[in-house]
Amino acid sequence: MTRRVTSFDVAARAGVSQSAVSRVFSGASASKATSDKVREAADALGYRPNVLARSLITGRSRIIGLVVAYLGNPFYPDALERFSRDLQDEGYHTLVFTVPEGAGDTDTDRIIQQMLDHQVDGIVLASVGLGDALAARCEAAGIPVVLFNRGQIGSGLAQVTSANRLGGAKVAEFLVAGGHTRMGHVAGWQGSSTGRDRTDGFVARLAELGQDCIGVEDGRYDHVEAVRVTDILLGKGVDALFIGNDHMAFAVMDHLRCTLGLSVPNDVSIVGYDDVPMAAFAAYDLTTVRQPVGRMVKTTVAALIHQIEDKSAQAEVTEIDGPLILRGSARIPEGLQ
Amino acid sequence: MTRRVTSFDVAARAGVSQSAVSRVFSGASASKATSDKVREAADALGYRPNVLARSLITGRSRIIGLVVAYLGNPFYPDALERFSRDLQDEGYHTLVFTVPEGAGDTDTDRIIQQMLDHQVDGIVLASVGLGDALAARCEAAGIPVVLFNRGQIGSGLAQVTSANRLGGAKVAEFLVAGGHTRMGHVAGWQGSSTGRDRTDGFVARLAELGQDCIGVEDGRYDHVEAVRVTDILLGKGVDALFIGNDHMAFAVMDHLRCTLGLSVPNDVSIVGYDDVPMAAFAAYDLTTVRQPVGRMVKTTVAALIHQIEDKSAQAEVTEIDGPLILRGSARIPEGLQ
DNA sequence: CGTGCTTTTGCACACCTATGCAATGCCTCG
DNA sequence: CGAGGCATTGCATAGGTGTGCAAAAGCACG
Repeated sequence: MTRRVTSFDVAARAGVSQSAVSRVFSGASASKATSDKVREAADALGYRPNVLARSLITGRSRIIGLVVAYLGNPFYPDALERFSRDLQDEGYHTLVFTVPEGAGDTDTDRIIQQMLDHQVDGIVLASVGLGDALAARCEAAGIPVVLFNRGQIGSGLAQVTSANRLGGAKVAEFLVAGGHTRMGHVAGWQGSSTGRDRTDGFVARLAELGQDCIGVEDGRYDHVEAVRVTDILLGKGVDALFIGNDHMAFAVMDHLRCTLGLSVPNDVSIVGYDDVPMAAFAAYDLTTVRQPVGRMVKTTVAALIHQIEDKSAQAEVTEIDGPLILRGSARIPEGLQ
Repeated sequence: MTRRVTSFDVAARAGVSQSAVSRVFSGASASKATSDKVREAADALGYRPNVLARSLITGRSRIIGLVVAYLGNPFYPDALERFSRDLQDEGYHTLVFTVPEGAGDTDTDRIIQQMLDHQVDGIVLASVGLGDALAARCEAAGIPVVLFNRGQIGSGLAQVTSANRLGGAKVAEFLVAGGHTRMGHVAGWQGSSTGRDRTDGFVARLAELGQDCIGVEDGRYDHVEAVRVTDILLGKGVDALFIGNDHMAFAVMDHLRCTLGLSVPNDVSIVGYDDVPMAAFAAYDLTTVRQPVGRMVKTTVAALIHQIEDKSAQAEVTEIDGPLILRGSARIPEGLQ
């Protein structure tokens, strides 16, 4: 294993100073002549600038920390893939951290600490909250943070979500239009803004339309829990279920059809939230509110980079609207067909 | 934004030299007395060692590069999550790169180059090949590479896969025992060792059992393609299909049941490969060969760290056996029930 | 108390690049 | 031809840590 080739080596070979080499590779001004000489020498020696040294001195690592909770819900792998790609396109790289399932703020804080250690230029928190202490710490370190698919009011952090309240409302309108009268709701985790907003939007719009929600149960974004509370709602005689995300909806549909022998949508209409790729699979054919992942990710990346380049920038709060995708898991109102 | 607190600041406050601080934090020998003084001062000032500077001088970044092809197949998010967690446990971090769908060696090479720039301590390539030139370059740079779920004979690279040939053979035995006589195979991409090995094992074992494989078609790990070639095989009158991975199997099952109105397993038995979490969903209830992700990941991490710590270590080639998981998508031989 | 040994500590330098500053070269215009 | 302006270049230093080396300190023992 031979020693790395440094900018000095290149400089020596090209007959210029080390600073000249540095300038050529960092895009600063340099005459055509030296630029050519340097590049030629660099190619000959196989020189590549040392990113670590560069980061050390500039204080910018061109690395983004991405914290993601759990990838079992296919919404997140999709987002992760797009983050990685979009950031690569912007010349950034992605340092991924997973926070264990039932992790508290302590774990998250430890992870953020490690990110600070690595001098990441920015942080994306996907479906993860952030303790106030850490938020303050990032602020102090001048590291931008954007929450993805999770809000945190009063935190002063930038955030990108879909229009969750509106989405919930759309489902309410759709089910009422479909002639349903006994709606139930397997909610997304009520500890998350996302879950609460969808629930609020759904229940509020139902009320406006003069309908009652027979029952709301927290499914906690969990397969087993979702099935458990579905049984409770079935006991109340629901004829339609709005489910807090697609991932739970799949479990519920399996339970209804395969365990209980019920028909979807004839016995019960099911509407989900997310429109993960699997929702389009024929086995589920799930009617659901689309979260436009692509646009959400692009917006998040843009917001982050904006903050990185202009530290004084305001923390933006963005909601992105997504359509209700009509498929076969819920009765479709006449005239919409 | 205040200046970072450095080891000099801590040293000054603790009344020792900077080297003492360095030694305390890098675990080298230091007396109890100074160690205490240093830690106290560090806590008071909120000091954290600068990872970049440390990496610059030690040449070890404690970062692992993970290249992953596409996360649409749920096998990979699962693996990714485990990699991240296991590496975190070992004190490493994960820099994720995604290589675009139809990317050639050029793209992969560019990505690896970026990893080298970041001085990663090791590289995991999940379902991604590696050009010979780059392999040589990693070798030269002394950076260990492990292939995950992909073999590359003659590359001299370490690799971890499941026992794909054996797995294919197990499926052959199972289908024959189930009384099937007209077996077809929607193969995994024949450009990958994984796909070829499964196919070879399946076909060879069938032959040993005196059975013929009616047809083999390359599904290229792609939903659409898998469905297309399924139709071809159906035209030949198959009564059982071994499908190169679960992801394709889902698409095929949807096609058979929802589009063609066939019954699985009554009309056609379906067996997949991977045992992704979704395979256990009641809607599919897929009989499949399990790839023990957990053990595969742990083995990969262990092999990588082993090579990092002992550069002269041999590149190990590991195959991990996984059981055939019996579910409802394929006729179960009598006596096995 | 002196000697030999081990542990601890400080000094100085290395790691590799970016950048402020001053000097040099070049070009233009009067 | 000379002066002034601008682009370019080299020098030297900073960025924060780890580590070899030698000096110092601690320790045990005769």
